[in-house]
Amino acid sequence: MELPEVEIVCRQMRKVMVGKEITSAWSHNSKRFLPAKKSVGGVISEIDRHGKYILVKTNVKMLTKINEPYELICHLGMSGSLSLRKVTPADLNISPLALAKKYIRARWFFSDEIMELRDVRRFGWVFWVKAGDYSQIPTLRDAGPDALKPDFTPKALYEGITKSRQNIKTQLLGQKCVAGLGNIYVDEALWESGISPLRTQISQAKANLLHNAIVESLKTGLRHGGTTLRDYRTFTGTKGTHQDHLRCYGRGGEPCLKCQKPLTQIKLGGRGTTYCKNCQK
DNA sequence: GTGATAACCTGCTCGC
DNA sequence: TGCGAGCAGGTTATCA
Repeated sequence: MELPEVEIVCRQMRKVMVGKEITSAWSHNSKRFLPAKKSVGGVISEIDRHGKYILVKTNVKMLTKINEPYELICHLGMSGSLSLRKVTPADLNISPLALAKKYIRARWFFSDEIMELRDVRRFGWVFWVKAGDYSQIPTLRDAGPDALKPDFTPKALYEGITKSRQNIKTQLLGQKCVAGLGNIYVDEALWESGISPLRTQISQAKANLLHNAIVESLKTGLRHGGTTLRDYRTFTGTKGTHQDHLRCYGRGGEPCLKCQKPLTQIKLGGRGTTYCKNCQK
């Protein structure tokens, strides 16, 4: 899941989750999901996001202090989704084995509702931390500016890129230059801006183009409700349609929409990468 | 410290 | 039809 998909989930959660209290919780027996159990007692005050991380801000009533702020942090990995529905009697007696068969990795109960994290590939993460303390989440702690927030500027992008000698695609995926991009939107933004994913450095002028392409690619993905290649579902269970509007990602061998020459498919940093050798220099 | 690669996990698609 | 290989919206650990 990349920024547009996570942003859509956050927007939908914001409408219905604020004010709810977590009365009990269950998790898959994996260190990736176990922190879900610690969140019992949290009253949700706000839903925020940084990059691909969903930040569920809560207040927890303590014996000695009132309203200690904690955050329930969810990362959906490559195949995760969150959903909310009414609790049924069957929900209270279901076995861990039955949950595993449905790929449910964590569950949070509210007064009469249940939120479930479904994650087929188990690449997602759940954290429970004191508000703002991201020391145990290096990718979030070290993340650059969120791609759709005001502090992500062409200058910040250029300065981030000049700090490393890695190829630009790997840098953009690393979340340090800018937070929220994944394989799809990196390929799309590099194609839009005419920059080869193999490059290690770019000029400020190219950084300006790339900045604009990143923001526009993400906003277009948002308008289409996100990209559903296989597993992605919104918080309300619908699919995105952006997969029908991709201009570069996943089109290896097909003609480039700018020059008509076939798009090249390579492996870069272990990830499938599509680009145009003719247009992207 | 930096960069490249493997590993984690499961399901789907494709070729034989 | 059945089987194995390869691949997939990501991140982290390990090694050179």
